[in-house]
Amino acid sequence: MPTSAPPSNRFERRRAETRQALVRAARQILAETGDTSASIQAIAERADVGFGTFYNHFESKAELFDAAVVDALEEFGQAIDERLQGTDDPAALVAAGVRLSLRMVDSHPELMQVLRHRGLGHVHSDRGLAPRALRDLERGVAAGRFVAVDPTVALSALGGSLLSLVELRFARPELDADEAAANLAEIVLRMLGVPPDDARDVARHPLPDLA
Amino acid sequence: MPTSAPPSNRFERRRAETRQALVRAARQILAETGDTSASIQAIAERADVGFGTFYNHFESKAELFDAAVVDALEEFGQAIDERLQGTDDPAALVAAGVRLSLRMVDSHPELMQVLRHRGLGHVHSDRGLAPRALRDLERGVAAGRFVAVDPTVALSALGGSLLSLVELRFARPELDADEAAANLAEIVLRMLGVPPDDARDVARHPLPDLA
DNA sequence: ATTATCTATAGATCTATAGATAATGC
DNA sequence: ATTATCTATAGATCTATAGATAATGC
Repeated sequence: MPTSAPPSNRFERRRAETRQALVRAARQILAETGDTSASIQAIAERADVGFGTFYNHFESKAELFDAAVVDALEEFGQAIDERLQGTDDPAALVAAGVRLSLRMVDSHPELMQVLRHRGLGHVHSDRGLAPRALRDLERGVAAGRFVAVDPTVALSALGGSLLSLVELRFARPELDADEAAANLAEIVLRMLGVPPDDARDVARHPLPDLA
Repeated sequence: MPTSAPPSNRFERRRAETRQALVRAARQILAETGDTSASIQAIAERADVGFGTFYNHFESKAELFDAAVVDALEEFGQAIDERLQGTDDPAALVAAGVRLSLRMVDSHPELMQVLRHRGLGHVHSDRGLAPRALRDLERGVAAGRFVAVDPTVALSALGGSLLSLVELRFARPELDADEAAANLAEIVLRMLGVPPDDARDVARHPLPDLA
């Protein structure tokens, strides 16, 4: 786990690698079908790991798949966070978050497929992007950039809208994703009380490059 | 199937009943865990139907669970539709749709659990509530009640926001659902370009009673 | 010496089908 | 006569564990 203490010796590093191989396999399976009925045998084979090893790391398939979602969530949060380092304006943060997320459907399809299939249950998670989005929403309200809204409801709307558009993008690849994302960013900002002209503008600002 | 021709003779009626028993069982399972790994044996038992009978109606579990989602979707669409018969104003329709849907988490938990777990993939379905919502959105734009937005993106935002709040309500039963639903309705209307004061007002209108 | 990993396997469970039975249509 | 349903079952698959092997820590 990247968040806890880094593995000190080779033993722990190997163990972490094995675990991560299982998590990666689970992510792949989640991304491909969203269906978790693959056998532990198949998962272990895909991870290139002995069958019994599974039980050394997880007690059940559900536990593994949960870990896989958390793993994807963290990666997602970090990827977006990196690209939003320099941005301060809460409105710009929200708009860029939406647009970058949708771009990741093309650039990180495996990751986004996992969120597509499991993201809805994590819109209010205390991991990944959710706590940061919540913070930006509250900050925007405090700064008068957004009108006062229940932050929990606003986070629901933001997260749900985004996931729904991600779903749409996967289901209809012919969709102009950038255009749709800008449109969603615009109406989300309007939802948060940003004046319409302003919302239209901010939603179409050039996206920040990699930091 | 309620949409196709009604079963004419007893044979077909019995057959339809058996099929529906399987669908009901699948809905229950989807609602309880969202997990589709229950054995066909267990499903047949729950439906109080012989084991081999399953294969008489469905070729695979996936097919059954898909049918179960469609079934729930239709029931949902009809339930909301009934209660919105007399309403004409697109803004009022959207607001009441959101609020009634959230009430159904308490009044129809099984139904809403199915949507919680499988709804995201059906936000743009041509079954259930989606086509009607799309029509209301387009009508609202045509009538100048909403500002022009890409209806597909607006539908994504509407459906995703709603599902996200449904999820939140299930995850945190202590949430004041009516209050949250009114808040969501308000910001969704603002998103669609309804003037803020108007949005606040419409989102808190008394809900229509059963027709 | 300890611990992760691997292979092999017993026992349970699951799927799909075959063949018997019961109910209905004509 | 036809067709849905049921029961029984063969064969496949899956889970969880036991015991052997290999790699590292101290």
